[in-house]
Amino acid sequence: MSTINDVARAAGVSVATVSRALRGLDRVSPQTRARVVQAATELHYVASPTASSLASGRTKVVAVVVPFLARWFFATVISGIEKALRRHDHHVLLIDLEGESFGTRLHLSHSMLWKRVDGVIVLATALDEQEQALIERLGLPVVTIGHRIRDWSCVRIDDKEAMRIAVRHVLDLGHTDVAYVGGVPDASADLQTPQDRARAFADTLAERGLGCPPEWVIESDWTAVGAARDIMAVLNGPSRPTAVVAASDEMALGVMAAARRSGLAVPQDLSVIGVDDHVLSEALGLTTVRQDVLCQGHRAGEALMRQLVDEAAATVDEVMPVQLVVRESTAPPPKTRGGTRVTNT
Amino acid sequence: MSTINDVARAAGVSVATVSRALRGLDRVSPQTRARVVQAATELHYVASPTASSLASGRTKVVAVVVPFLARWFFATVISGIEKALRRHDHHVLLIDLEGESFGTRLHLSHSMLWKRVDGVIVLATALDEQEQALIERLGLPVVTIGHRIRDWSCVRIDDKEAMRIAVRHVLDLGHTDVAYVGGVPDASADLQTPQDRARAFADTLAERGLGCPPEWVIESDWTAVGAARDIMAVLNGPSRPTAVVAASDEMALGVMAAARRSGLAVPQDLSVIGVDDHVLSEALGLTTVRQDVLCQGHRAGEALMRQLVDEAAATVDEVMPVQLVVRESTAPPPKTRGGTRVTNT
DNA sequence: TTGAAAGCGGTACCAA
DNA sequence: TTGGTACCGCTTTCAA
Repeated sequence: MSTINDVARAAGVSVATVSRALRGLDRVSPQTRARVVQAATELHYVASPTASSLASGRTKVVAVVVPFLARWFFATVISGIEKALRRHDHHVLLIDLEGESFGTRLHLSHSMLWKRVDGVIVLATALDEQEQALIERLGLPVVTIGHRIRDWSCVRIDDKEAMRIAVRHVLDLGHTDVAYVGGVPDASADLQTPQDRARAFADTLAERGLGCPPEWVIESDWTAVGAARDIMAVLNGPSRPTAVVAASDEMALGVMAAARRSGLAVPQDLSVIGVDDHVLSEALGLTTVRQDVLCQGHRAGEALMRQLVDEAAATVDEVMPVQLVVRESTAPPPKTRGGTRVTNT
Repeated sequence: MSTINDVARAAGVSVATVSRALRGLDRVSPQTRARVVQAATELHYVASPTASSLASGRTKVVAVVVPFLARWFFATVISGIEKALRRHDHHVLLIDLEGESFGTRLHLSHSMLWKRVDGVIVLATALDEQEQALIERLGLPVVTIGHRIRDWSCVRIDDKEAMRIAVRHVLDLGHTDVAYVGGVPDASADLQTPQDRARAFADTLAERGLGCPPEWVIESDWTAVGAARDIMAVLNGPSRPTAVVAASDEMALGVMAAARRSGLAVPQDLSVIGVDDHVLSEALGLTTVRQDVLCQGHRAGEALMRQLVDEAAATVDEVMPVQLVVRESTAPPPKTRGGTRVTNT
């Protein structure tokens, strides 16, 4: 593979000129540029990214930090980020903080970022003081998604608003006995999304003079299996809700499945609503509050690029809209309070 | 931030010695190494990856090429890869080939890889001749996942075997009228997984002297919504199958939902089985043939690292086991052929 | 065991 | 508009 020297020789100019010509800088005559470009093309020249990084101090790589990757939300956001960055000729370096064993999380370290990336995008993760200080010290521009940290740029939805919409939907249908899945587990005590959604659930009920017994507010690991397992006791309890609001679609789908297993028809006996609009929600007929996840990734990518180009670019706090999508999992409560228990297995 | 020079000065040795000491090479006296390590620690020294890459020619970065990211299978594989690589102090550079508009795909290019990565992992993508030649020319070690290319290393499952297991399961339950979702669409004509699974479906039926009318073999875009849409005609047709085999769990979940919409109970009126064991399959009670996706990522990462360390390392073709997981979506066919149409909406 | 010095392949400043 | 050249920070012979 050829180097800048080969191109310079072939074009009969200096390496400095080749560098300028190829990067589209001015102060290069059209003729010269043409000669250089042609020589470069013929030699299949591609500048070594490591060499230019070393010389220029910019890597054209952005670290995307995720708590874990194999979740629809994260994968989708990253996809959006990737597409935004590639427009600006930048790349995604993945930093998955999920530890080897469940529940553990790696610490963001100096060596993961130092001289390796030009900026950082943090997905729905609460960084501790040390990690925040690290990024600050490294002088890296940051954009967070779904979770505000310091005064860094952030792209997100209004979680409270989203939950309010979900709760109001079931209340408007006439439900008064509403359970909640997605209470804040210890592991997420520092995350805004679980907190905000749980809080908004309670507040919105209160707003209408309703309440929810504590045993109907269920903590969850935010997975479908977990939610299905945990909601069972409530569904089979002596008195049960006529609607369940889940803090995410994945949990909502778990609840739907659990309901069917308990012989409850959705939405006749039990209404279920989620938040997110997961890929599978449409097919499975789940009513939900949609957020455009791909777009959030896009926006975050663009925001970071702006900060990269212009040191002084203002940090942003973009709040993306959400929208109720009514499908087949919600309906007015059954006439007979508590619903009719049917057996279909 | 300090450089190797600062450390050398602080430790009172040359930069060469610092380099050796810190990388754990031999020919450094224990005392010297200790002094260097201490100096480095005190200065919070971390070697510049770009500088060492330029000097050594190795980047410690691996390109992971995916057709698109926001799909459970891909995200999960990548998660496995990431964990394997990070053990060896290597990183994942994401290369998402999904184009801006649906159905288009970016071309893997020189500039994406050249001097940027030490190796490549290709996920379930058929690279064209040019792309293959490019990788070969660059001399990069490769591991593919789920799709064999040339004689490159590959980690995969036996797709035919997986499908055979799925089909046999429904046949063993007594079904004879079986439809298939996941016929090979044009866009995937060059992918082995859709082909192999479709082929094995037909072969396994034939093996038992059974057949499947062409209108029961449904092409699909491999999404849940798509499958739900496309299966409708079959479910509402004059004669309908008692079981549907889907080439993936995502499609199978779509079929389950479509069945319910058509007033068919699963599994009483219709059995549904998929392949993959998607995260949501357990919660939703889908019978499936499980593959361990995370592990495949892991293995691929390890295989690549081996080839990276040892140029002469043998290429591998690891075929991972699959396993039938019977849940609640399959049962013997209804007594009355064609099933009883019930209305529950 | 240690050090000196020549790269690695560009970028960017200063002269010309 | 161009060229010369000093770095960028580390690795890696080759000598000492």
